[in-house]
Amino acid sequence: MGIRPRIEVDRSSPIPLYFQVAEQIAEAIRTGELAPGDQLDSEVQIAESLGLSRPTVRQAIGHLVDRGMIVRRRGVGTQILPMPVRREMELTSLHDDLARSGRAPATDVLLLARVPAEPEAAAALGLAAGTPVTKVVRLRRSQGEPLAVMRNWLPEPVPPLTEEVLETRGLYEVLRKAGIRICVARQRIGACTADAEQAALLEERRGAALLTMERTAFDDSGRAVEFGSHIYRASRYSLEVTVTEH
Amino acid sequence: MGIRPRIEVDRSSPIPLYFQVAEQIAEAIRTGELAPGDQLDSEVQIAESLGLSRPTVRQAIGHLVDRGMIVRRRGVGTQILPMPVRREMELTSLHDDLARSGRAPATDVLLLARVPAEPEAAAALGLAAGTPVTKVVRLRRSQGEPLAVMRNWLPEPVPPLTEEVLETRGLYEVLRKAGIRICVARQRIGACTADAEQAALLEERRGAALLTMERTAFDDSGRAVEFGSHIYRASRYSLEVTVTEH
DNA sequence: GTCAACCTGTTGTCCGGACAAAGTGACCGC
DNA sequence: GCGGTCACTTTGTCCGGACAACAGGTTGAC
Repeated sequence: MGIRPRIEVDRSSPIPLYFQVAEQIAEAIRTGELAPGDQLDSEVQIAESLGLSRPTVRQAIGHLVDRGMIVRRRGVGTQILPMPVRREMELTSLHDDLARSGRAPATDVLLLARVPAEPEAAAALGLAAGTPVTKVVRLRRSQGEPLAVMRNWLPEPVPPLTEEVLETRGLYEVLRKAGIRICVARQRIGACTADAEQAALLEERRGAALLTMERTAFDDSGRAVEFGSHIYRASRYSLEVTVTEH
Repeated sequence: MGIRPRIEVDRSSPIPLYFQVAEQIAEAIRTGELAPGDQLDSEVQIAESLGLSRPTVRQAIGHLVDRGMIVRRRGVGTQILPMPVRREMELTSLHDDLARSGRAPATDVLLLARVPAEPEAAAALGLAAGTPVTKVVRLRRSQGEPLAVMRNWLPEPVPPLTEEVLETRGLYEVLRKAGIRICVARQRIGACTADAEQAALLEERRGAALLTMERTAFDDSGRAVEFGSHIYRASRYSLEVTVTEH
């Protein structure tokens, strides 16, 4: 009854089997080999055809359900959902998002210095106000146009962090390469209107709508390792979120 | 080494065991019995103490990891993360969010009618423009103050949906009771400034910052069952999102 | 004293099996 | 034809076990 995308698993690969399966199903959805509304083979059938156990296949499908790509119904089967038109918000920097969609990100580093933490940033990082932190202020452009002003605070000094690196790389990429593994982030999204300074930086009129996002990121030891306070031109940018239940 | 919150499981309950465990750990975090930074017992120890298998306990903890409440580290253990100050965005209506935090939600129903679908709504629902749909426009107040203007489109008629019901209940609650089970929603979040009409409704100045959210919701058969286009007063409302990796 | 090898504890992955719950459709009696 | 019952399929939950990968501490050699 169902459709079975061609999948191959490599048992000698260090990549977990469930992840290989999940990625290949996701790829089949992206390429259109699996269209919205299509019904997948049952978990048991997929497991048999791949020589895997049902829990492994189930774990793979579970990942895609969490990402909102497919839905399961007991007694019925597993079905492909309509693809979102645009990328979802993930734990990647704006830089990566833009680069992936081929929109030529560029960065002006306006500040990179060790400064006493402002009260707001200190509170988010769980530090006392005035504690020395690394502060970064960047203007992000896409295809030449200003897109966002991004302010970040880092509790620890990060040696590889230089103006030159930030001109071409996203902050999260640099942090990952420095061994800082961010695994959870809490974001608050709001809106405001541009004041004179913001308007000048973003080449908007005063009073233009801006999207604001504050983000506190944690590593796997539970420590806050980054706080960001960003403003985006609402006329050029919006955020995508997928929410799932159960 | 670790801390073990007091948990009891009821094997005769229809509620899945892993869910009982997850909820009780989450409750212990909320009440402060488990503080940020605390280390949980190992999965094996918890499983033994509850008379459950390790996969079941692991499934419970996995849910909390997905919700960004705790982090796991291989070879080390499982640790409680700092609590978010405010509720996260979930698949609940604004009404439920407000009611839960005790902020007296009220609703003015501005429109409830069967109308031809506007092109934007029709596209989101996967219908042809002009297809008859149920349209709802509501003004949501909190503690007397206007908070948001919410416009919703539903492809199917929902008999229990009346003005009286909407005055006291959230839309999602009504849909759930009508047997419509929403399990995935895609949201796009942006910002704009208030025009004269919006300003009058929301009791803001013209040009005030507004947060916009468009949401397409799907049921477990993969059909779009609701489209919403909402605007919030940015001065009174912001959205919370937790993002996790892996 | 220093450093490497080892040991232990923990989570990550994977297996095979079992039963329950829910949806679907066929069958049968009426 | 109609309605209810039953069987079947499929996902949901749970078990017990096994080994691998990783982090951290301990021990031992040099």
